[in-house]
Amino acid sequence: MTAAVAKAKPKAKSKGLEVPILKKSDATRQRVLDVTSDLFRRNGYQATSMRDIAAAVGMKSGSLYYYYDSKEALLAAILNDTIDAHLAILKEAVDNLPANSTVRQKLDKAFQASVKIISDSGDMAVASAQTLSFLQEPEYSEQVRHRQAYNQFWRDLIEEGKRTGEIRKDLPDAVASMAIVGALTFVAEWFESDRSTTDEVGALFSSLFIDGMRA
Amino acid sequence: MTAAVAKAKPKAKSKGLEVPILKKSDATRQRVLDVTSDLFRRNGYQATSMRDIAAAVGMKSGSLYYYYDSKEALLAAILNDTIDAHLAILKEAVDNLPANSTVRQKLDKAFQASVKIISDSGDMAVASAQTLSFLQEPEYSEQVRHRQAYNQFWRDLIEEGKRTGEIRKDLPDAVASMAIVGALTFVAEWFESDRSTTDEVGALFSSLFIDGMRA
DNA sequence: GTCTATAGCAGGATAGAC
DNA sequence: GTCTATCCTGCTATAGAC
Repeated sequence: MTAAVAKAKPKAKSKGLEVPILKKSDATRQRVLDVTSDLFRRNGYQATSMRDIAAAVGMKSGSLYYYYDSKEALLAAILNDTIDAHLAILKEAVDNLPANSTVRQKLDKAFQASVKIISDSGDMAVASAQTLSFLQEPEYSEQVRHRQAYNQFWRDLIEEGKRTGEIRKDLPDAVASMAIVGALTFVAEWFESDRSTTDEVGALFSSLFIDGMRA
Repeated sequence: MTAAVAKAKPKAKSKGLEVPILKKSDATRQRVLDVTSDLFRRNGYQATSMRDIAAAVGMKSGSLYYYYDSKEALLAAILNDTIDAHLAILKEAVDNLPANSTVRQKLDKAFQASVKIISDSGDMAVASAQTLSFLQEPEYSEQVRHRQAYNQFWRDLIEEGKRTGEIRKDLPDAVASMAIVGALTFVAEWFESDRSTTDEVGALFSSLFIDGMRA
């Protein structure tokens, strides 16, 4: 989302009144991104050809290159978008809690939000170490940083819980945060909306890990 | 491991004393399997070419087909081997506990064993839904069954814990087992032996989930 | 902006020599 | 058992018409 918008040149028509800048090109670029994200998630990066993407969007493969320079650029854009948006939502959800909220409440909120994003958008499934490795520098390192920021979010909450006494002090937060991120990542692979709701899953994850880490 | 051995014809030399059946062909076949498993895990199935595998084994790509009919056959063999062996070890570890062991003790043992296998062999990382989808029938369905058996192992332990009163009855075991399997699967992606031992990670996982599920 | 056509390359698999 | 040589297919990406 953000990447596409950021790239749009903010040049308005040279004459006449200001109109919402929403050129057809931008809308299509976003469609390409959404469709591609879905295919990468379901079939993997390598197993998805530019022809597959073009067919799903409803155009021919050559036309894709009008929007993105390469398949790799498409991947980078998707990874940027999804992880950024995901982390932003988590942070906002936690920040919007009352100032005197407990870490338990923050974790609860974060689990709910994260499970919801992953279940709805299938986010994260694209971001395995294997998929990341298709990127070249500097995109690769940038993505690694984004991933670390996501992991750090959970680590920070754990550390905060140790300070408030809600989480036991001997818990290795590097490992515990990986357990959390692993369980969350996997949700994209098994979640089926007809078997359980994201709220149910979020609530269970929340209780599972919070009780498991409790002092 | 098992697949290769199972396929070896049990024909001994027609004359002379019995010798350990360990033909060069079998040893090489096993080497191919090990090397390929490692490459698939690190780089993914699609990103690994038969030429890559051959080079890593120390032969030319054409020679690989003496051992396996196709790249897909190689994948099926690996998936069979790793999941079967993994589950067998888990079951044995739990079955060998004293008859009056608690579910807590069983879970503890299972976590320790599972983390160790995954950390040492990188097992599971190959077995994502994406990778599985490269198999055709009947191999695909067979693999899905194997995966389900693995998941069921954890589910069974959880259900047993409910019966003994060690695990709270309102815990949805389908979701809880997925949280466990997800966290375990992810270990293959972040574990580094110079930062923590498999025993440490196993112990943490064990305490995390056991406390999290406790009644 | 989208198309057709195609260059250029890499991958899986096979055949047959040794 | 391993090699060389090669077929065939499918892929990414480009060029230029419309």
